[in-house]
Amino acid sequence: MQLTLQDIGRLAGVSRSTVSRVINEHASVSPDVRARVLEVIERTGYAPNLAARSLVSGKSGVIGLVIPSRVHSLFEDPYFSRLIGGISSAANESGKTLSLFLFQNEAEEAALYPRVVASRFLDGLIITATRMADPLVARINTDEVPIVMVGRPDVEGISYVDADNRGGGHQAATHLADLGHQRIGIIAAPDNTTAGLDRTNGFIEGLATRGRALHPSLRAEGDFSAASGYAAMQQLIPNSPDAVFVASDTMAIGALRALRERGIRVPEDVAVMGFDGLAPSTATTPRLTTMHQPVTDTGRRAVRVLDGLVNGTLRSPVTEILPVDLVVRESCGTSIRTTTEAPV
Amino acid sequence: MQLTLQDIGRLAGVSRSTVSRVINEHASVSPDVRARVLEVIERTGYAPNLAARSLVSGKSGVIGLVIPSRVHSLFEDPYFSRLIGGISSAANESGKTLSLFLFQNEAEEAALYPRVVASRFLDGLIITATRMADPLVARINTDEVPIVMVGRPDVEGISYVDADNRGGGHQAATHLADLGHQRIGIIAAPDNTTAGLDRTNGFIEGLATRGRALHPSLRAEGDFSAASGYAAMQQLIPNSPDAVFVASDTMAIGALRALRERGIRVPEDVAVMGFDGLAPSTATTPRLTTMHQPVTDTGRRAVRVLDGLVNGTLRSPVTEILPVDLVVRESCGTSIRTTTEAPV
DNA sequence: CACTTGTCTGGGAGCGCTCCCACGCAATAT
DNA sequence: ATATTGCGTGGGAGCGCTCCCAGACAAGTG
Repeated sequence: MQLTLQDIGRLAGVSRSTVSRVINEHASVSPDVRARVLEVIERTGYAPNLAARSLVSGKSGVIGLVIPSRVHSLFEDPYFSRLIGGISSAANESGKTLSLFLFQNEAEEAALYPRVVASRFLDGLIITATRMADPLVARINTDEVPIVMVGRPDVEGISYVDADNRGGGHQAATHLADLGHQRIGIIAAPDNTTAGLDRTNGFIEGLATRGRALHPSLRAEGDFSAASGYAAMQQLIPNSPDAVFVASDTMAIGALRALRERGIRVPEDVAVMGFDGLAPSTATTPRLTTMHQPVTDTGRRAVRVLDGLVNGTLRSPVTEILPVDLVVRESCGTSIRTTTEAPV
Repeated sequence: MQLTLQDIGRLAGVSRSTVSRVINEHASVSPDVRARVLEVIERTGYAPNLAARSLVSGKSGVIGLVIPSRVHSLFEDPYFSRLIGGISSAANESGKTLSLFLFQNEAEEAALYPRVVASRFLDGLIITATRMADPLVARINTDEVPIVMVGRPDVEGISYVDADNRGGGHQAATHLADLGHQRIGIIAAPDNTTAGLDRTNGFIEGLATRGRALHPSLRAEGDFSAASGYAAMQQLIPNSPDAVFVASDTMAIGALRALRERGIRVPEDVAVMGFDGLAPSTATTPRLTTMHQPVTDTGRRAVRVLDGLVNGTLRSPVTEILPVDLVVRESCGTSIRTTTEAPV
């Protein structure tokens, strides 16, 4: 049996309005009445019906996390687990409920709009970055639902939270160059993702500050998966790099495997550097030197920004770029030490 | 601007009741009126307000997935990613919305009940198995919200979907024994999880069918993490097993690392067998022979059972045990081949 | 003493929907 | 011809809540 405000009021000898005032802390309730009402609520375990509340208030207290179909790496990359963790914990803190929308195909994606956006089920949406020119983003953005993207979108006017991918690529390049490596290559992430693009561009810029250019034969591309990193490294090996910046740890794991299978030693023969700095980067042999990005915090910030957008304290577009930092381990042959071991 | 039934009715020249009948397919609407209404809905992109609908129907169309605080392995084990994937896809198919509840501590857990259960926000709950005698389960079960657990709970009367952990342990044992191994050990999963318990018991039973017993010195325990598998294998090495069944692939990855560091060859010196059969088991060197469990399907089934419980076609408790199967790769020294390569 | 001011409380209205009942009208039975 | 059935439709009621307005009463003011 579902209790109502009316019931609580009856039990406490007041009207439903007064109970509502107590629950919503609208002051102007005398202390003794308030205490009596709270006692009844406590005793009965009453909780307001959310549907009724959101029907009148127009707010549901639910935020949606959308992970579009293109993100096939979900099941391989710990990035998403961390991101979800961060978002979830921030949502808990601010009393929001998190709804998860994972899409396997475009049809499911298309159904999102009527089902949860137009129906006012969601107060706001967090969308993980996807390939550029995603139709999903274009479709949703036109409406009045607040949106925050995780990862820089390729269009203007949308709020987003992102790691400093460009700065990270830059730092990776200078680290490898300053270690004395000569033939520095890259296994890039896809050019049709802003993260991939930014890391690559940052890397090229970083090399430039050391008077180097990226030789085309030392550039390969993967799709964030370990298998693609493996293949990309195989492609690079004949061109004998002495250091390779891999744009994600997961790909770096594949790359290390390719090197190991050819009997090429890391870091003695080739230095390998990753990007992400999550748990798997510590489980390789040798452990990966990598650019650590604060994924959990990215998720938390996204919730915070979205909250601000929803309640009107923030005005879109909001942009937040979180710093990444160099974590030196053994895969590059450490001769300098920039930071002590960072948390995973 | 939010459109209402009234608006659609006005545009189509009918009453809100008729529009409602069209939307809910309550028949007894003349074909031409139905067509006119559908045309207006299509043109305006109208979608019914979910809050209003669930206020009157008492159903929200939202199911919750609860992953309790104890599950620290969330961010390391791909099990949860797959599970979420399966649940999400089944939820999409049946038009349900999935809400995710990840808890970092008991306080957040305790807040679940009033916020989403008592408030009628959820139609039902899927709870991932946790340690035995979990207070969360005890607290929630008393109420009328339908619940399905993923993984066998340690109490009776709760519906659940689980993999055949016991059968899998059994099969692992006979596989290793039939390969001719003599000193067969185990790195068990925690005894206070039913999955761990069932795998261990099945393993011991399997050994028994081959006239073997598990020697206590060849038994170690981990907590599902790679680090714990690493430590457990270090503990086992002095007792020179010639085969070890590791109760999860993630732990097996740690175990392999421990062996590699000691220069112990797999499978020549020690056979290693895992459990789970997800992606990481194919990325090791050598690739893991393992018991594959259908995680995605487990999630899908859980949704299906929950749906049945919610709409009354099923009566609690429902139990479903999904088969696991042996995937032979290189980590045990293959001399028999039970099944061809299984999907990850 | 009437009058204003302020605090606290109760009840009406309405959020958008579904359900139910009643009504109009055509088709069939008496 | 009137009485009965039936289908298709419109409108009232109400889900549980919040907001707003008005009333009750106590306290302060002239």
